[in-house]
Amino acid sequence: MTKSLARRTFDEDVVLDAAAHVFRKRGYGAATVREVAQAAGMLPGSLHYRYPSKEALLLDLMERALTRVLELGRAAVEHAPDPAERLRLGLRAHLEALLSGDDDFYVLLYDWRSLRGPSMQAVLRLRSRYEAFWDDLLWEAVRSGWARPNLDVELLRQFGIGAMNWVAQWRHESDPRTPAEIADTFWSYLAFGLLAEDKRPGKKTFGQMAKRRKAGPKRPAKGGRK
Amino acid sequence: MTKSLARRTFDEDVVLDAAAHVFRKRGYGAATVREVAQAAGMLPGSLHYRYPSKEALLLDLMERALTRVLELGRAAVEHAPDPAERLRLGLRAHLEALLSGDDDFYVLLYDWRSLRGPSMQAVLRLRSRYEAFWDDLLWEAVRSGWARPNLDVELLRQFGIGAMNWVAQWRHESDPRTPAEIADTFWSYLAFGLLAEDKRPGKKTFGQMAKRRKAGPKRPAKGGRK
DNA sequence: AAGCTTCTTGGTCAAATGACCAAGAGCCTG
DNA sequence: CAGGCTCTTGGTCATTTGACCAAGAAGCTT
Repeated sequence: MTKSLARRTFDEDVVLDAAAHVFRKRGYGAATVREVAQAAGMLPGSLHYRYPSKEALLLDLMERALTRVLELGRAAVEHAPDPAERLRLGLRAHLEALLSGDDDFYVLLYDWRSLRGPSMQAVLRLRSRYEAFWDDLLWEAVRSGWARPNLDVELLRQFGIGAMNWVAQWRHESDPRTPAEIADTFWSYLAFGLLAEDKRPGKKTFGQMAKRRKAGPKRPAKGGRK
Repeated sequence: MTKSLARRTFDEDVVLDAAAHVFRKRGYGAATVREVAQAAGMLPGSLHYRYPSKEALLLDLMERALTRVLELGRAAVEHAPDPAERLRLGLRAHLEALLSGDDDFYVLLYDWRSLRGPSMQAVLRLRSRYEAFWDDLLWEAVRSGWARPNLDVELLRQFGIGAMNWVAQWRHESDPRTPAEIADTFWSYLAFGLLAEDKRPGKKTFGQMAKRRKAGPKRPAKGGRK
């Protein structure tokens, strides 16, 4: 992506893997190109030959990550016709990618903000492709009648993606829950909610239930600043 | 916290506000102490007098952020007896803090990993206090019978906190949804789930439902909202 | 106003960093 | 096997960075 050499013989992935590892461990801002070069088993000069700048490295890395997660999501969902099942498989694919040990996704989560200008735009374009993938899944679920019709799909998509991405923050290698188990549990929270069976509303719409409580005392942020 | 001078006369918050702003805009790793000093309206030497290192600055910042969000959460929930309502108010408080424009919380979200050793430990201790606050709210909801008894509270807490924190990533200043509205919608997703009313399970436990999905009887969906 | 503490000034310093390059080695193709 | 690629070597270079400090200003207490 960065260079358009007629024919490149080196393995791009080795370098990107090394970069992903270093960026994840140290953070993009604190990482140095020298560290990346060393992790890739080459001298800084060689790395510079491949990537003219640190940011070019980050850009390629993020494009790889976004392309991958989208591919994995599509593949996971491909052969399931049922919208609810597709949703569940999508959650699984996302979490399995995120927790697979692939450093790319961590870097994507933490350091995408470090890109500037056109690089940022390119990543945002890819990101919205992934978001569209999820919106499609959710609309399917609504249209099929499985999900309530009165959902704010965009908000719901962010809700779910946020919950999933956060798993990268708290799950340790030693956690007994597998990614698939977490995904399935999340799916059940999303599908059924927390409410006990005997507390489910009858005819009342959910929307009213959510809104009808009067606003509590609105407390402005405390601890005056600025 | 960092220094234990007998009596300090300067306003700690001015410096931390400046640091928060710079760290948020540039990322902790890429930010420099010089930038922070300038934003605080002082020379680098003066900043060094107050904070011996960049990391000490970050530590104080994170302790302030965590202390604040916990205070805000407790205050929001304080006078509501109903567990469901307490949950909703807790969500509101969290999102209102996060989206209030206070830079602290962004820095907390993105850069807590940059701390090392004892500083990291101190932040983790505070973080688990905040997590315990949420676990209490959730357990109340379960014990009161409002929520299903077969919930993995820890997983659920991470689920919700993740969804909320992600809002910081996507919401722009111009977004018409207020933090409180987002919180209420999230609450309704959490409480009721996505499932259409006529697809709700009968007597079966949700746990079983989560594992054995099948399409229910097809009837037109009822309620709509808005 | 003396005396003490708090904080600022205006620097220094060694180390690190991102970018860069001339020369050469290695390898494929014709 | 010669020519032309691709890639590596082993550096350089101007800046930037975090940390530090001696000396003095400012403010509070008595």
